[in-house]
Amino acid sequence: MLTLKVITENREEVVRRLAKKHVDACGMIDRIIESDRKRRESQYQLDANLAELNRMSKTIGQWMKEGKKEEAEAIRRQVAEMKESNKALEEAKAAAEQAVYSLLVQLPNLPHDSVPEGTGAAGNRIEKQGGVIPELGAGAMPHWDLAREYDLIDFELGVKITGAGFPVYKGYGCRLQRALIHFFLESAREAGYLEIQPPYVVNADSGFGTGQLPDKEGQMYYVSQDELYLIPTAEVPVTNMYRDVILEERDLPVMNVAYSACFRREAGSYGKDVRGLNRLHQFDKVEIVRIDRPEHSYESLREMVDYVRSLVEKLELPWRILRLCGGDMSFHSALTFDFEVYSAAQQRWLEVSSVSNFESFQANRLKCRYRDADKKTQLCHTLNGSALALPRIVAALLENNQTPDGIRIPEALIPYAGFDLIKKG
RNA sequence: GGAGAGAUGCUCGAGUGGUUGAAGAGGCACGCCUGGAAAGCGUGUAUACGCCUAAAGUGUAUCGCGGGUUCGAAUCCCGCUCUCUCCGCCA
Repeated sequence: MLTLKVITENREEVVRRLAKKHVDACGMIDRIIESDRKRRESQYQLDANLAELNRMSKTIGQWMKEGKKEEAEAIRRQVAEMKESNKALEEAKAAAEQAVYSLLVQLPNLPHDSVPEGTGAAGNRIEKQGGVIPELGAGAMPHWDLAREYDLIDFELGVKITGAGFPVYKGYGCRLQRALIHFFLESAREAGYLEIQPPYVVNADSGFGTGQLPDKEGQMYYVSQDELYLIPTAEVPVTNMYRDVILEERDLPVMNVAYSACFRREAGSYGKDVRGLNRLHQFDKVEIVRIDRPEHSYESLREMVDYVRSLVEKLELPWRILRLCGGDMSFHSALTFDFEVYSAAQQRWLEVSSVSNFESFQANRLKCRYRDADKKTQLCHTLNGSALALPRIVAALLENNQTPDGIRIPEALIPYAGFDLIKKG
């Protein structure tokens, strides 16, 4: 969420920038400022009253010691009355605080100035592209047919034991998965990221910390008996490691990488988007997370984008990077680059990574701060990106590398896979 | 799952219902001392939110979390969470 300071001190700029996300924040901001004014007012009075009460209580203690019983008794009654009147102030303060908070969490993050105008996916700007789109022969198959042909993935079996969107991987399919995970983790380690193995279920506090709650509650699987949520991405547990933490400037940027299974309900998805590996309820992903100083966070974002690009290049996939427009960005992000790879048999671009700078939006909720050179605490910037999500990478690898002899494994992956061709049988 | 013990600051640890945001020790930072270091000495060392243009200063809250008793709670009472020990179960 945005900070009160930003909103109250730069009202016009906030309104202008949120317009790019197609949000008219005028009314809401005025209500926030008004509620905050009420909050300050009641706090000011309440604090003054409490200070008076504290003084009187000390006096009572003093007099009791000195044996001035009657005098003490007199103020004691006075204090009891004052306490009554404080109740109203306390309630007013709490109500105003609650009002500010509930409005604040409804405002999306401010988009960076470089975010293009646009209302949807069509407004995204292609930033860079590379790789070669392969010419597949007439008999080219989409990955769901290849998966069956080579017995790599059994979608129907997944339906039987769980439901749609929970595929069962087999044989070469499993080995390819393991190879990719290993490749992604090792590459990140070499790039300086510290590997983390986080829990796959989190509590509500963590859900709030990264912003899945309350806005995206319906997208997470919920374990009601223990009030826990299955993680939709490793971003949630990893970023929450830094909740309520004050970091030292010399520790920044924090660079973490984590593999995890990811669970998403994907309520409302349908049609060709969900065919095969295109959209799943459970999938594997390696995520990179950074916590950084505000002055350096865009440098970090650039490094993360360059890093992800190196992965798709090593996998020899045709890729492109999109700078998301205001209408297509997430609620929390200030600037997002999406990576897409071309899946040659489906003849469509598939999103395989999303790299974002959240600036202090997430950190403000997380209370993730650092001590700067002047020993002052201030909010960190948080960033994350997929590096990478497996299913669509697998889809593209299978489709783009199909040959009459089998499915070719890209050079960089062979040491991790232990084979260079997926063969039948 | 059952029984018991506990949770205090960066760490350890004291704490009688009444200037306790909190003794003491350690750590860390700065200063003095030194050729340099160690030792020694001195000073400082939480967070949030108010007030003040800012700094300085100052008010309030915070001793796991939430409530209660009281003029006054780290201290008493209730609920919850977590940790440890023993028993049970178990990859």
